[in-house]
Amino acid sequence: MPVQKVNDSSDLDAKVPSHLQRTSITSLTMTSEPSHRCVKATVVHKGPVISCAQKDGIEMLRAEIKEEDPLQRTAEHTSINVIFFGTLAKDFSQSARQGDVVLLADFTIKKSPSFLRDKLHPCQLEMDGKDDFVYVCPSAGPSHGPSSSEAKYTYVPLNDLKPRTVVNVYGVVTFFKQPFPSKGSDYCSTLKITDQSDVKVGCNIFSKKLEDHPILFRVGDIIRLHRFKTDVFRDSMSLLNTFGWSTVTFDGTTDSPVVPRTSSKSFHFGESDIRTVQELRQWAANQSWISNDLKVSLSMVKPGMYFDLTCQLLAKAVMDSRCILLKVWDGTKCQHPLLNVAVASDALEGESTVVKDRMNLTANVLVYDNHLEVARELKPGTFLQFYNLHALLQRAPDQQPDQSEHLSFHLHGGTSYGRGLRSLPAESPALQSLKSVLEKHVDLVEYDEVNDGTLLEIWYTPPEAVVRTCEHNTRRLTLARVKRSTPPLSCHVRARVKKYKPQQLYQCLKLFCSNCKTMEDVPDDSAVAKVFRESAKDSQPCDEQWAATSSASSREPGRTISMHISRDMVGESTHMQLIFIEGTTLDEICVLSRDYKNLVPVRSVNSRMTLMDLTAPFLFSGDKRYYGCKKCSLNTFQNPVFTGVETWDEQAVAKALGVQLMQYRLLIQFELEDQTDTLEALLWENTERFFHVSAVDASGSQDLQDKIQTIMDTIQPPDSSLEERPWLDLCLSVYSVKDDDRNKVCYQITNTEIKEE
DNA sequence: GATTAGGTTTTG
Repeated sequence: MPVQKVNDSSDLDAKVPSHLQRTSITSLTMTSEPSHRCVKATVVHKGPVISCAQKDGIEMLRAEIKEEDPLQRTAEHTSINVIFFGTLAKDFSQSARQGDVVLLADFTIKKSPSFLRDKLHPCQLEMDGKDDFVYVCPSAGPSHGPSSSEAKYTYVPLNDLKPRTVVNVYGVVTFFKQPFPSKGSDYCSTLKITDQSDVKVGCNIFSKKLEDHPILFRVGDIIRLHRFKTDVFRDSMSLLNTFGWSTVTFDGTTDSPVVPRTSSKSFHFGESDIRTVQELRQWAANQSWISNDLKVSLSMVKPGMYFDLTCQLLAKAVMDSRCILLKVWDGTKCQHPLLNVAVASDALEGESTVVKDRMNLTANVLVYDNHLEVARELKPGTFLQFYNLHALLQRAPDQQPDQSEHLSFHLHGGTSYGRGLRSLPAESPALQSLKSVLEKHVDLVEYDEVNDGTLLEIWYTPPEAVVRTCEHNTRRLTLARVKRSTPPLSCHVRARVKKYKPQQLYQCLKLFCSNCKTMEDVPDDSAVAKVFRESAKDSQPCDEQWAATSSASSREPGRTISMHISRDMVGESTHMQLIFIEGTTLDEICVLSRDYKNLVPVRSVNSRMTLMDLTAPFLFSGDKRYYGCKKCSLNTFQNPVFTGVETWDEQAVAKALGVQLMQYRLLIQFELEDQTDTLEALLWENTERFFHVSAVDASGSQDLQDKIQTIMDTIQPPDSSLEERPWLDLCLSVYSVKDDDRNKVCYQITNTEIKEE
């Protein structure tokens, strides 16, 4: 049966066959017997006709219908999804529009697959068009859509209320309490409203569900009440929610957008609502009761005052089971000295307020008793509205009686005078002026973050461990800011060392080839000793024309130790500066190197002198060993030239041998930390200046390696807590490197040195 | 189709 149309809603009722019984949507369950039931409801949403792949491409349409007769309405499940299949889907799409009233019968009741998501109704109705029964009554008026249904609500002016009737009203809120637990089973919201008639009407709303209570932020908000029962109480009219009730609230700021606030998934809201809200706003703006109470800032607070405060939460701390401390600000400076409630830093949640405290910007609010439930859930950064906050003078526990008292703030227990607090959504029009004031303090926030360390340092740590040596005076940034910055960049940070690598500091010594940029660890002695052992095995002393050789047999049979000196050098002052040595162990060359300036270990291959594998040092010079780069060293040893050098050092030796000298470098990776973030920074190009130690000297000196360890122990004392570690003023270089074709941002500590006494 | 509260004179 196709969709049938009627002209009047009452005609619909006449169409109900006698064997069918009207049923309410709310009462539908999976076990309802549908065959003798029908529902009547308004189409609040009509989807497009779609083709359902899972059902062989059959066409289907989803509509949401809502119980129309207010008498049938309860708070829950007044709407339900209806799925039309096949030709009925197309038929319904053409015949019905949003706002139309429909009468449906012979549907199938199925479990709603979307209930968890849309919370509409546990069931859905399905209609496939065979025996189904669909009547549509177009909504009144030329226009369709949401506005068409609003004609069904009439709003009674507050001076026209008659006792014991159920009404819909609009009003401006002149007083309200946040919902509080009643002595019965529900939460109770108590409010007073007024309208252009200037009559004030009290209103109580009871509901077990907090989210069903009106969302009120401040006096002057506008509220729409549907289905409230009137009665007379103490000679004036009062309102109480009754079955099918609902509330929607609006901000009262004139010229701000009219945005309905409700937890309800579906509600009537149209042009006439917008008009009504705007008219009430306009009227209320000129009323004296909506006074400047709303706009009390910290700068205006006088001792003894009760006032409403709009502010931002900076930090919080639980004081005891009946009291929570909230540290807040509104960006204005109080004229009276503000009390600072001292709290252990580990008990405080949120940012430090040290700098704002100093500037008399932080209000310490003690929140008591029933308000803890709300206060506990608040997160620092949240915007807050306090109601009936009490400013009072107090002496801090450690204050002398002759000192001036400081202003503290108490949110007393109970709900008298609407006492309470709640968070405000960041987009709330009531917050716009607060936010613009706070934005003027952006620098302060930054300053605060980095300078809290200054105080901690004065209290907890010895004098500065490092100094910056850079000339530039770039801004000091928090680590979080540094991470957000775009390289290349130089900046200053104040941070502590959380961790560093390598923990075994001798491992920070690296070999670096400036030619191919290879970096490697210094080979350990066992690897070097092995190269020596293998080179000495079964070898006959080499015999080079250019060299003068002397040999001696070692303790081990078959191993000969030979020393070679270039004939070119004989007769020159340099002749004892460079000696080639063959057939020794690592230990032996170490002993010999105490007496000879430059010893080059060599081996013999077919009687020709050859350098050892470059895993081993190519040069021993006193305490130091020098390595060559395996990749970049040229083999020019065949015809070495030893003339024209006055003083042999590692550079000259490397050049004469065709070796690419590897440099010693020190590399440490720090994990820096400040109040905002952590960041991994390398100490690399600046390491020698940082420690006042040269890498090559450190390579041969246990004393210098100990010095580096001692310095590291001062900037990150072993087993220290974070608070015990000194703050370091560091210069950071932010740069990017190509890593597998991707740009990777790196950080290096530059221009910073350890301070030496 | 009950009951709750029905602004309040606060206070650590």
